[in-house]
Amino acid sequence: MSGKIEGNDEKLYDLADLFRMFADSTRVRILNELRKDEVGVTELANSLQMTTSAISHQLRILKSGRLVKSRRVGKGILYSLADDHVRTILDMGMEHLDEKQ
Amino acid sequence: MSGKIEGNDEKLYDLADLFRMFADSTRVRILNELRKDEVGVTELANSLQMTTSAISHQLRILKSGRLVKSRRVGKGILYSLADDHVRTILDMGMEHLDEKQ
DNA sequence: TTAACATTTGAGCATTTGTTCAAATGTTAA
DNA sequence: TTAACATTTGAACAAATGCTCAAATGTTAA
Repeated sequence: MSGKIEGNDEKLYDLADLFRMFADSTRVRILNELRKDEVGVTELANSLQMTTSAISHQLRILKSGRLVKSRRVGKGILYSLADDHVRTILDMGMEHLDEKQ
Repeated sequence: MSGKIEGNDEKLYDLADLFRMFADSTRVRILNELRKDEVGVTELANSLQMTTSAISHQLRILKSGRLVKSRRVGKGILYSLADDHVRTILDMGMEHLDEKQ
């Protein structure tokens, strides 16, 4: 069916790309905030004690990975989790950490 | 209970560290091979068409993250998944990829 | 239109990361 | 002990990454 040496690794590259989204503490902390609420950039920057620029750069990455979505409300832009998968993946990771002796 | 500004982000850093393990295609491909079988370094290198050195470096990282374990058998060293969590996390990621339109 | 607030953008920089290469270390069988 | 095989190690290098800073862009209200 698939090659003997190379294997059909196509999806594995996408998988690594997906996990790379969660592989930075700033992005994980942003996702963790969005888990509770729809939040704007300035508020995120305050919560995480970082510049809006740094937050915005990471939100752009998260959005490109379709992990968050956004909508404009007045002057600001509110970000939220794109879907429940994101929540589930975070939970899975947490469980793994908890279940280690 | 927890700080108002900083939040209790301790575990979130560990979470990012965990996901970072899965954030490289070589490591994901290695884990995918180990999912099927207990495998040696040379065989992994052949399967993935990479040098044993490159594989060994990545196995060291995976082992430091307690994602794989190893045992010596004769001249070689066989690697395998440390526990079922690893399998589950890979599956979760795959599901997420599949369930996208 | 202006001023104030909110977010984004892009260049620059330091840090981290993954691979290569050559050499070292382990293990077994002759 | 030697030769052959298997794996690891560490330095070096290029590529990727995340943050800062300054400037640009959007949006609203005066």
